Amino acid sequence: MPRAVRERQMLDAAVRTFGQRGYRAASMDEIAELAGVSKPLVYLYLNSKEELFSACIRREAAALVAAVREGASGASGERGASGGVGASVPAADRQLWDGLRAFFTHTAERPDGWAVLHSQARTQGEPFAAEVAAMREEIVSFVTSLIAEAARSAHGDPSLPDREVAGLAQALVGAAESLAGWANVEGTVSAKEAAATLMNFAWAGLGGLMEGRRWVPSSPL
Amino acid sequence: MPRAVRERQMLDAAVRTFGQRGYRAASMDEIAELAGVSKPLVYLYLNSKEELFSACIRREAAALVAAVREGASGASGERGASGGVGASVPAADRQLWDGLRAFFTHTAERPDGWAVLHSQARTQGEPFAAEVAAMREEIVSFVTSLIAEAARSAHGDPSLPDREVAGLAQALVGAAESLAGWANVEGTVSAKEAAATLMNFAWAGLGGLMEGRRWVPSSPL
Amino acid sequence: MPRAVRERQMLDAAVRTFGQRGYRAASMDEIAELAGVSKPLVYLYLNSKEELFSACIRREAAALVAAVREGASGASGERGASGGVGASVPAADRQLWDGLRAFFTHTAERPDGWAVLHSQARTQGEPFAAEVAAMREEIVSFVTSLIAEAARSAHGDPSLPDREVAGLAQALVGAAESLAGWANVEGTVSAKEAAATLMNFAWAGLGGLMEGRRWVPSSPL
Amino acid sequence: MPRAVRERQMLDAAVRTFGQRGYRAASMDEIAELAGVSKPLVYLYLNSKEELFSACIRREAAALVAAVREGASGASGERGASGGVGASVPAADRQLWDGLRAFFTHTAERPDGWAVLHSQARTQGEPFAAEVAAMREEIVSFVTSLIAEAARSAHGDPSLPDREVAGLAQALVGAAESLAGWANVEGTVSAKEAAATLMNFAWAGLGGLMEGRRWVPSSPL
DNA sequence: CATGAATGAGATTTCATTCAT
DNA sequence: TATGAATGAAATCTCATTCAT
Repeated sequence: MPRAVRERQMLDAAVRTFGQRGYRAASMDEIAELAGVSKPLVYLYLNSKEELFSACIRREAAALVAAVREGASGASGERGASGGVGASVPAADRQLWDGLRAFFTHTAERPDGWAVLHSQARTQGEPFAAEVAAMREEIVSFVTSLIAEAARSAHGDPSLPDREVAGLAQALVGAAESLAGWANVEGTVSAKEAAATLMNFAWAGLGGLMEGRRWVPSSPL
Repeated sequence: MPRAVRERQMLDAAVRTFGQRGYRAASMDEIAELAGVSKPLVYLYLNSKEELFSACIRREAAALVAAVREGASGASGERGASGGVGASVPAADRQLWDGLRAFFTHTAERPDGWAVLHSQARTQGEPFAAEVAAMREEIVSFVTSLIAEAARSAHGDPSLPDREVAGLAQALVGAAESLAGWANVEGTVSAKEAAATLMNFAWAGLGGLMEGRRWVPSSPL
Repeated sequence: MPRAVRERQMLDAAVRTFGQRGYRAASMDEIAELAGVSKPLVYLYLNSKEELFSACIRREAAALVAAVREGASGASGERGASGGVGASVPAADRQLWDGLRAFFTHTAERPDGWAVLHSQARTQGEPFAAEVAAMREEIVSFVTSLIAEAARSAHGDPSLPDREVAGLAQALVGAAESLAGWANVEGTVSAKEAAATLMNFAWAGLGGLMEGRRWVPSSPL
Repeated sequence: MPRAVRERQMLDAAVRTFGQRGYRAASMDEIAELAGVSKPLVYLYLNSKEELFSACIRREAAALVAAVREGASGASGERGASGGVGASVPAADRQLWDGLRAFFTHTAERPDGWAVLHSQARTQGEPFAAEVAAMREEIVSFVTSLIAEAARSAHGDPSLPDREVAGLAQALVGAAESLAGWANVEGTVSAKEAAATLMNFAWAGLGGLMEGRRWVPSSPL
């Protein structure tokens, strides 16, 4: 059996085990058995538990980012609120919507992969937390650009300050992460529902903010 | 040294260790040493690693809920957007604002306690996840009632459907959780800033939603 | 509370715990709690686990030997097979019968004490095995003398060789020990039944042996 | 080194350690060292202290039963008291005699194995006591059938009641167990002597009982 | 390429035992 | 006299990791 195939089997087994048991509680024995190979082979291909975990993180992070990007740039042809620009790239709001849907669909389809990224990697200290933080940053800045673009094209001229847009992106991504884990566990919320909820808030909030609807404490401090 | 004092020392050490290392990676040896006692004493007072972790969860959850409630009902005397009612309970928007500030302040002051609740307890399976889920539910329903109240008093009659309010509360809490961990790690965002960002979104989103600003995909599927 | 009373409470608790759990599995904590005193007091009175166990063995051994001797010399007034001699000491066969009954009654009444002697002390190596072996030796020689006496008076002149009598005593005691544990566990055999069974064998065997009924291999190895 | 060999080494070491120290006092460290392997290997092959102890009991019980059966059906060619039947199966009395000799020889050769069965397993509560009780039952019923057969063929027609035969078998086995431990400890009694003593009692008692020699207390109670 | 055999190090937990009061 | 507070030492068991083949 070619090396690439064996390696994928091992990563599949590792993602599943790490996702369900956690990094520390997962044992190399269990991973090897689930992969259907002997333990020394796992070490031959992936060197150590740490490197194996890192490989899982990288693979799952890449897959998630790819899914979101692919979803956002989907060739579905529909144009967003701003109307068609005549080109092949969808409008920003449509991209946001499709990206969110892709995100929830992907995390629902690969719950263990999502658990590895969101629950496990971030709680295991430095070698791992950094890798997933980088991926998160990539998504946040992607979302930031989409929101800025949507704001510009949908609500007329007076675009929002960068700081406000960045905050919205952070909150949106945070809420999405939170909803993803919740939806996977509960099983009651579909990917589409989750995406619709978030999109509504982003949209309503965006509109409100552009109209200057802000809350300030009636007395400072 | 009296038992109560020793017990608090142990819980302090345990929260710190669990928060930084994770449940599995934390060793009873390390906790005992950090507490300045011998390992058998930890077992004498707290029975097992599981019970010790549970005790940490309960203590930190109670402290967090107390901090938020206390913050929300603070006697700072200021009235919110609805105007002063002249009585002693603050307006709902003001409660929300103060509660958020209390939340971010508390989690910033006790990063390990927050890590125990948010990062560790939720990934260690059933005995623990349930305890923190209960606390979260308590906070979510509190926020839900505040939002409903704020919507009623701030924006005129046509109140939002319960479902929409519940969704906003979920998203708000989720975003707050996400921001809290982020702020603690990065250290660049103050509690007040984080609270302002979220409050603005909630407020702007609330207004937008009441005006019926929703996003619907221009073509289904 | 006077020291003697406290000490007896401790020994009661220790015998019960050692008898049910075994020497190693019994913990000083459990013994102290069962005795209703604090652990340091147990150490103050009885110094160590070893000494406590030794004290249990001594007390139970003395009680058992006393019970058997008292039973054998009972003032019940009946005379055995050899007829009354007109004095106050019962005939040997009657003593044997009463002693066996006393033995089974005593071990049934104090199962934990018997377990300490028979099951626990003998399996815990040298300091303890010797103490119970001494007691056993005392009983065996007592039984030996009774059998010799009974043989003399009941079956006419030609007394058995000492060696044969000693063997019978050993076998009788061994069978009695075996039956005692068995009766206590099963609960189906009364002390009187057990005594009757053994007495019958001893008696029938004694008679058979005096008539020269022995088994020899038809061809020596 | 192949697994089967290692496993036997471990069982040898375990039987020796359990037999000498007792179940609780024996440590896995000591067993592993005596077997010349590391502790994890013992766990890899035998899973736990409980299972290791069970394996010891099963092995030693099987060996003991096999030794007794083999001894009893030995092809030594000699016939017992009932005269030669001309066939290959020895007479019952001869089987009893040979079985007893085999029993004492075996227990003398494997004192630790016998200690595991007789002293240790029976005092360690249910998982273990049951296993050795089953073995004992097997031997008792074997002995019962031999005694019944011997009584029939050696002493004419009027066979003893089943109850009496069962009692004799119980007493014989109990006495044998008792003598075995005693002989092993003291070292003064040879297997042949022990077997002769018991066989004589069984034989003489059998004859006496068939002649109706029983002991009854001269006055009830 | 692949594995059966093996282990050093460290985890949780228990227990006999001792002070200071 | 009596105890609450505390611990050193050792138990069972697990796991990441490596050879020899």
